[in-house]
Amino acid sequence: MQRKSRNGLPAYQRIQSVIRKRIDAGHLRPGDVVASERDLAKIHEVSLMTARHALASLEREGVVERRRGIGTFVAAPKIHFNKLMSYTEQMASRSLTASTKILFAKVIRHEQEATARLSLPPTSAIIKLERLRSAVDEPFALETCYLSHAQFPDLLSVPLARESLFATLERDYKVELGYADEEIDATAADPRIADLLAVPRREPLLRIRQVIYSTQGKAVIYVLGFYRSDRHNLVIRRFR
Amino acid sequence: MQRKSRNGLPAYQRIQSVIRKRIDAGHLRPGDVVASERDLAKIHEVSLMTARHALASLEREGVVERRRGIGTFVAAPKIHFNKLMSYTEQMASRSLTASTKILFAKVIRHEQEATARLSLPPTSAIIKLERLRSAVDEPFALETCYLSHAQFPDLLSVPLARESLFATLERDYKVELGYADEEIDATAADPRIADLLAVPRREPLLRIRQVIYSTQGKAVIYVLGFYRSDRHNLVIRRFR
DNA sequence: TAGTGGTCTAGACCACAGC
DNA sequence: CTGTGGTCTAGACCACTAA
Repeated sequence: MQRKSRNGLPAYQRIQSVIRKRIDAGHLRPGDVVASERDLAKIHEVSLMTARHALASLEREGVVERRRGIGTFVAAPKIHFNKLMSYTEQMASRSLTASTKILFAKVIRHEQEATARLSLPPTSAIIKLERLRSAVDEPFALETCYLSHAQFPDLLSVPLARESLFATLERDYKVELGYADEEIDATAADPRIADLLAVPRREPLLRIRQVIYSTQGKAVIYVLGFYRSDRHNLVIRRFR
Repeated sequence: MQRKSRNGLPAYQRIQSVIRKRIDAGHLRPGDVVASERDLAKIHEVSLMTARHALASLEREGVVERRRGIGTFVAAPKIHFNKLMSYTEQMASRSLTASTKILFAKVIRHEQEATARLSLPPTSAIIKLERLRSAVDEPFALETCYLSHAQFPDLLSVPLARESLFATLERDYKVELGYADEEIDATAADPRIADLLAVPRREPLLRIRQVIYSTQGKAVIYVLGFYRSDRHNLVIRRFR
């Protein structure tokens, strides 16, 4: 009695998708009331728990706010809190024109930090991909990705200046990305990075070390990124 | 049939608490298998959905990892991801000796940014509390908190150098803290901050603007913090 | 009082992993 | 095959909020 889905999507995700589309289309604006759990259950012909699951999960993303005894409302900001997104997806969600320049793309060995972060043997062959990210013709971030060459043997033949790395992995290699752990600190631009990002030397930059895991909990990508503080705003939400 | 709890705690939180205590006590170590949903349901005499809720929520905190078809495992210790904690609580969780020096504590007006972030009228009376945080006798962070004076009239008579601000609000003012939105960027230490934090001028620092909300969604505290990058490691987790 | 979200039941079928 | 987590049902009672 639960096989109503034309596609393979779970019911709660279909409900989320409908709500998200209404918000994107402007039919639901920040502060507006979203249909209650009971209404959603009736409308989508699902049980209360399923409608509830859809709303609870949207709340953790910061899309809606729920208040006991009152209702569920569209949240104010447009940022997707704590949401793992590729550079391509981030730019798309802000409607910015983005571009990428590949500075380095080779298979190398003896990358101690990368192999350690990816839980690989120290001498494993590693794909190193260094990309300069720009938005609106201004350099924005320098990101260096490391992946296992054994896991993605033909990755470097993909036109990664145009193709999204996330999309390639998910489409061509059937990798399901699950979550990412990030370490964030501040550092000063060294001469090379200052030059690439068009900022003065010693300029404060955000440095993010990101390990991206598959849904099976396996480390897939290690990304070391340097971000211009004046162009990048990292927004997160913490819960008590 | 659901009123088994001796105390008022929901069943799923009791289950979480039991698991957390086993991990803290060392009976469960990273990588160990946690009892399955079905086992937990039997042990605690709850339904499957309740046991499941307990585990799913622990996973979002990074306490456990769940793998379909395999089981639930204790996660590597790391940090409490995306968990809203006071400075006092953070230090305690790392077993560090912490200290706080109050640099400024007065009621003021015309704090434009603070009133805006707290959604208060621009000329509201605001409690401004500037504190230098240290650990192991080294300055660590400079945090400035802003709160509504109307909401917390007697806050400044509390010995905040010893008492935790979070604890005071939750105990004395019955405020339930719910979540916090944070904006993070990098900035250079100005002369005063450099002096206070004992770093060179222009040193890169992490700057965090944090708005803490109650469970009812009302902005309660605005915190502007500067953190020494070499002493502070911000760790977050993103989900896809 | 009526409506909302928060918790919970006692099951069910599915997809997946390991043997 | 068994056991796991992932999704789902068709309800229930509670605490809370507002009219």
